[in-house]
Amino acid sequence: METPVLGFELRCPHLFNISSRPSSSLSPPTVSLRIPTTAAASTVVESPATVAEAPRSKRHSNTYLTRKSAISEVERSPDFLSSLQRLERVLKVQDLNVILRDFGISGRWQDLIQLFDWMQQHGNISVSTYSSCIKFVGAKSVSKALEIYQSIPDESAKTNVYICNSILSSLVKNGKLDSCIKLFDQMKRDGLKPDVVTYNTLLGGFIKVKNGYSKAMELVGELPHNGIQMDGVMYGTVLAICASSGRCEEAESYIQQMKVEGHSPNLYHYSSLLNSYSWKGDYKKADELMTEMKSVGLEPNKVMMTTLLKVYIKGGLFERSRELLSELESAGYTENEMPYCMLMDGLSKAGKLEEAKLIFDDMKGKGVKSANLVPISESLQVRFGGQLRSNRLASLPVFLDNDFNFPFSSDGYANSIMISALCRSKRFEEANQLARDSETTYEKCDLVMLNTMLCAYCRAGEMESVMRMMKKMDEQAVSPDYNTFHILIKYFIKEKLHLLAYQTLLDMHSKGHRLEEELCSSLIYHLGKIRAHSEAFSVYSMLRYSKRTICKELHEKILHTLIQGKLLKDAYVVVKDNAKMISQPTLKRFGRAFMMSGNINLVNDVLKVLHGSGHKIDQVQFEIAISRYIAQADKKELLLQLLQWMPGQGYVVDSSTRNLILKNSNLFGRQLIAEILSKHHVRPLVKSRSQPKFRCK
DNA sequence: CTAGGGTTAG
Repeated sequence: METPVLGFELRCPHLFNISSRPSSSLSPPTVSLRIPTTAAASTVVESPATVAEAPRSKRHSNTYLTRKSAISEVERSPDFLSSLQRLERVLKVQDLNVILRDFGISGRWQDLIQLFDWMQQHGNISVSTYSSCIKFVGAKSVSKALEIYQSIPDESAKTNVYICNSILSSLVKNGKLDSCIKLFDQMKRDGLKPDVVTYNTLLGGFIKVKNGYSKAMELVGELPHNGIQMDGVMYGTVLAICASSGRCEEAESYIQQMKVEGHSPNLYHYSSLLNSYSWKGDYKKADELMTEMKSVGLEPNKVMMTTLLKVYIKGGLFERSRELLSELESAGYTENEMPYCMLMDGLSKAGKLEEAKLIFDDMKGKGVKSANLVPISESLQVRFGGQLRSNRLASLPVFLDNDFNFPFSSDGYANSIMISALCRSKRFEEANQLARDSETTYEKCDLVMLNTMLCAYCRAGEMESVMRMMKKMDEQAVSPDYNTFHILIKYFIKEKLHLLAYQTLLDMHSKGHRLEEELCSSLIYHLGKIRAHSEAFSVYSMLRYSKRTICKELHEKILHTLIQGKLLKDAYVVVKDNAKMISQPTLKRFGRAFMMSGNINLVNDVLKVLHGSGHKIDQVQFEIAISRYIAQADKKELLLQLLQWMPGQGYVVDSSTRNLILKNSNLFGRQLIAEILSKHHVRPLVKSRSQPKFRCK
C-alpha cells in the first residue's frame, strides 16, 4: 500500500491543476480499445480524490483499467514524457512506480531518471519510488544511489526499511561491504528497524569475501536477539556463503535445519549445496544430491547442471564432464561460453592443453556467444554528473566515497582462458598470436582479458604490444589492478628496465595495492646492482611500512646496498630497527663503513646500538672512530664520552690507538685523558654477556 | 495490487 509518508499530497498537482488544459486535448488511450474514449476522458476530468473515496465497483474497475492502459501507453510511447503529461490525471503514484520499475527492468536508464525527476518535480512520489529508483540506479552506481537517498526531504523516510534495504543493497552489490555495515549501524541509530530482508542483504555481502563465513555467522547469531526468523531466502544466502567458502558440512547441516523448520529446499538451496561439493570435486555426493533433488520433483536447471559440471571438472572426471557438456548443449544451456570455459580451464590446469584446445576449437566452430553485460547508459552519467550533485554531496558521510562501477561488456572469456593456458604451458608465441587475434575480434575487453593479453605479450617479449595494451587500457579508462602492475613490473625487470619497474612500483603503491615481497626483493637487488641505491631503499621502506613482517634477508640485502651507496644514515636506521635480524659480518661491515664515513655526530650512537644488539665491536672500528675524533678537535666531547663508555662494556683501546691519543692529549687536557685511560689498563677477560657465570635452571 | 534479499564465472 502506498503511504503518503512524504507529505507531498498537499503539493500534489492533481488538486490544484486539474483544468489547466481542456479535456478535449486529451488523446484517447492507444492500447485498450475496449475502453470508450469518452469514459477515459471523463474519468480523467474527475478529481481523483472523488475516485479514491468512492470505490464503486464498476467505476473502480473502469478506473483501474484506464490506469492500466495508461501505464502501458506511457511505457510504449516513443516520447513518454508527453504521454505522461497527457495522462497526468489518470495515473496514480503507484502507477508511476509501475512504469518506473518497467523502465528499470528493461534497462531504460535515461527514461527511468527522467521519470524520477518528473515525479519529484510534481510531488507525485512515494517510498516505493525511492526504493525502486535506488535499487535500479544503485545496481550501477553507489554514489548516484546515495545522491537520491540524500535528496529525500522527509527524514523519517530515510529510515524506512524498504529504502534502507535498497541503499544497503547498492553498497553490497558494489563491493562496499564495510561502508554498508557502517551505514547500517548509523541507520539503526537513526531509527531503522531492520527486518529479515535487511539482514539478508548484509549477509549477501559475505558470499564473496574472504572470511565471509565467520563474519556472516556473527550476523546470523544476532537474528534471535532482533526477533527475526530465517526464511527460505535467507537459508539460500547462508548456503551460498557456506558454498563459497567450501564448507560442505555446514551447508549440509543448514539444509537439515531448514527441513526441520518446515522449509523445502528449492533449486537455490540445492545448487549452493552442490557448489559446496565442487571445492573437493566430491562427485559422489553431487550425484546423490542430484538423485535426491529429482526424487522430490525438482528438475535440474541451467545453474544446477553448470554447477554439476564444475564438480565433475574439479573431481577430474573429464569424460563425464564432456558428456554433461553435451547434455547442456541439448538442453540449450550453452548459449554462452561459460561451461566450455570451465572445462577448458580445468583441462589445461590438469596439464591437458591439447584437450582444452579441442574444446576451444569445438566451441568456436559452434559460434557460441560470450556473455555480455549491458553497458551503463551515458545519459545516466550526464544527468547525475550535473545538477544533482552539489550541496547534497557535502553532507555524505565521509566513509562513503563516490565510486563508479562501469560494467563493460566482457567479451572473450574463452580466449582469455586459452591465452592463460598457453602461457602456463610456456607456448608464448601461440599465446601472443591468440592475444593479437583477440584484440582484433573484441572491441572492448574487460580488465581480466586485458591482463591476460598483457601477460602473453610480456612473456613473449613483445614490447610494442605491451605498450599498445597499456595505451588501450588508458583509452578505455580501465584502471590497472594489482595483477596489471605485477605483470608489468615483472616484465620491466626482465627487460632490465629497472627504473621503469621502480616507477611502476611507486605507482602501484600509491594506488593502494599491497606489495609482494618477492617482487620487491628482486627489484631491490637489481636497483642495487645499477647503483640506484636510494630507489632501492625506497622500495624497501614501502614494503617495510606496509607489512608487519618481512623476510630477514631483506634487511641484510638493503643494508649492503645502502653501504655501497654510502647512504649510511639510512643504513643506521635499518640497523637500529632490525639489528637482531642482521648477521654479524654484515653488522661489522656496516660498523666499519659508518666509522669511516658516517656522520661523525652519530658515531657514538651507532657504536652503542651495535653493542646493544649483542654485536662485538672490533678494534678496527674503535681505531677509525678515535682517529676521526682526533682529526676534528671540536669533537672532543664525543671522544671523551666514547672513552668513558668503553671500559664499562668490556672494551679497551689497543696500544697503537692509545699512543695516538696520548700524542694528541694536549688537545683534550692531559690530566683528564690520563685519568680516563687509566681505566683502560686492565683488559678484562672476554667473558661475554652471553655466558653468564651462573645459569638459572 | 503494490517496494527490498539468495544459485553457475577467467
